[in-house]
Amino acid sequence: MAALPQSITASGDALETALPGYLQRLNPDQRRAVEFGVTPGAAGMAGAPLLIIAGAGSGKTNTLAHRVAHLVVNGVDPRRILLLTFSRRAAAEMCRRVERIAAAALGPKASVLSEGLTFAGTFHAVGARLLRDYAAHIGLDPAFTIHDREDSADLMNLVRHEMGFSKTEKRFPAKGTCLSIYSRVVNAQAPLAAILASAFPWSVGWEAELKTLFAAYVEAKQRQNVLDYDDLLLYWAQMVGEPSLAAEIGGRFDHVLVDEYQDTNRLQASILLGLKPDGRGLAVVGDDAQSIYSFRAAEIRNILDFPGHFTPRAAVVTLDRNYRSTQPILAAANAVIAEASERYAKELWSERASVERPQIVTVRDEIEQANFVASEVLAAREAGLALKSQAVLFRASHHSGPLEVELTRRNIPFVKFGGLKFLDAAHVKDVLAVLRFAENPRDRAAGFRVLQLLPGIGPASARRMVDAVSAVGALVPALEAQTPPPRSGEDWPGFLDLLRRLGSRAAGWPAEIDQVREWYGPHLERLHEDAATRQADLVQLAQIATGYASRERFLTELTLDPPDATSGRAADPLLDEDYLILSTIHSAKGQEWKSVHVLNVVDGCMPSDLAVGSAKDIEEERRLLYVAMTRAKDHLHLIVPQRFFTHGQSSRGDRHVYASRTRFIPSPLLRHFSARLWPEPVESGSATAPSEGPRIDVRARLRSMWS
DNA sequence: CACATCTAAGTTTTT
DNA sequence: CTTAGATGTG
Repeated sequence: MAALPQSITASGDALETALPGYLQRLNPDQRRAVEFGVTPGAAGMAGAPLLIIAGAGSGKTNTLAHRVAHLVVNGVDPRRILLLTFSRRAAAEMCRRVERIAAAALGPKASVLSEGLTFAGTFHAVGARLLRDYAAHIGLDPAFTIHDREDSADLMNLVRHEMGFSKTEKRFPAKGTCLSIYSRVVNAQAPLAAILASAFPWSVGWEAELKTLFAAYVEAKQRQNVLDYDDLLLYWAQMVGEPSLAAEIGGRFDHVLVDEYQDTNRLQASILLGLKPDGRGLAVVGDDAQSIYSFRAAEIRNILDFPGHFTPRAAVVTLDRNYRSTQPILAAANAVIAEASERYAKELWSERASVERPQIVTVRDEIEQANFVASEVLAAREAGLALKSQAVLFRASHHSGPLEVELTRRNIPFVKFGGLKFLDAAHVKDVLAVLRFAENPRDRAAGFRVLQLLPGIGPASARRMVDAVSAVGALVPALEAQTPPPRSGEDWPGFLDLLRRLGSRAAGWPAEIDQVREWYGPHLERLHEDAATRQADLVQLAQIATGYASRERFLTELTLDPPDATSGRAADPLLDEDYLILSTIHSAKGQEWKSVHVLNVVDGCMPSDLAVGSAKDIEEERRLLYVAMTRAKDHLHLIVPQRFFTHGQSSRGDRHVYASRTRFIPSPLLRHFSARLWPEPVESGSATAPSEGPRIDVRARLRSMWS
């Protein structure tokens, strides 16, 4: 018996020295996750399914990247690896790391990687690619264009009007709500009635009407040869629901790896099962404690039930060593998530000792909150912490409003992630719509928008014209046959000329976008007062366009992976410039900073009072706070403003409500935090000048006596 | 039929 | 505070 441990040690040591360097840097659990099911020298022989439960900061991305690199080093063709990530940013980061690790291991041979991971991206982006490849097999025109959420809502609205639902006696759900309901039904793969009852109780009475509306919406999309986000998954799922196609497509990939599996929905799970019915070669990574996308029909049961889907069951590896945060930050985060009802039990641990507990900072209101954060961020920078290693996180995009004002006032550069996108701006959508209309003349939403840019053309004329285009099937000939309304007289020939040039593709890409900008310039001047700033956005759009190979790819990929940051700086972003990160908690997923400030840690914001419908909703809000807290490496501040000014009053009004600390940190948990009041109270008698304590707006109070 | 002006509603998180 | 719908005018 004594020989046994010794022999293990001996062979272990022998293995250790034989191991490539990149495996030596991993801890035992990570290495198990990397090596599981990989037989050296047997490329293409995929092993049993694997679930990696990777806690926050446990080196998840690194482990996944090592697994991919390990596969490649062992002879797997990178083009036969399918890597599904949550965002394109995550995919790009993964490719970068894989390349680095593999290059170190393979040396000059790493050039096999130059073609790299050709199938790495979001479910939606990969779906779009496969659909263009297999369009012929499933009766789809490969020239389809993709509608983003707003386009989809517009189309839904058009159908809603045509069916007379905008004139019902009782209010019919608005276009956005209709689309949300539809999307939810598709992604959750559940009956309409069930979705209405669970998520849209105020619309239950409209079930029959919604059903006919959705049927008409689907027909409209098909006539126009457009796909919405959900279609990319839906068509893909249908495709792999057909055994012969499933075998062909699944056979293209030896390994399928999925990141952030806790945020996939049932439709995505069905795609995976279609691709790899027996689970061989399938490896998914996630953390049930960080599931925060149920509004997108993410199904936490996907990850909880994953092992049982297969016989034999999938192997499970748990990574619970945290390399990111100090022990006190982790203790506080653990305490918050420990109150959750159901999860894979794991307690993260860290060796990073510190005496600094996370702070709960009480401030008077949102204005003081902005002041506090700005002061604190500057102080930290003076102490040697670059702005880029600090972040401010919040539940809803607009929570950062007052802070953005304060940062601008103090000349602190920042970049904001989440919330309103560059692409949502009207002028950007206009330019994109012109390109989309040229690409796919049947895309009515695009045509409808473009035509109304011309003076004298409103909804009625635009509809008549897109109808004509659909009937004729060709853009320019159909429009040439139209008599333009008198007032559009001067602009009409120029418009047709532009479409002709775009149709001929003579200028090539990206010159075409300049042609559109040139044509659009005068219209921009006419339609918007702040034409100059909007023009600057279009210059940026043209800049972005140079990064894409063709018009089709530009339109597709921009819709699927929109640039997700808006800049708070006037000048062009320079890569080496230092700036503070502002981000919604959702967009902060997977990232880390040395110092993190979380805004509005009060009931009503966290949990959001729009999300306290069910116990499930509240559990998700708890996980949201957990995600925010676990982004911090060294310093964590949770800020609690005591009162909020209500909206809908003049800027100097005094109407406000009082807020209290979030319910997710009840009193027993306070021992994990240090309490702080800001501004710090001034000791009485120590100051002769008026103190900096709370200021009151006497004039506002006097006014409010009469309002 | 297009367009200006007014009024009344809704307001999270994202591919 | 923003946007969708209603109403009125050219």
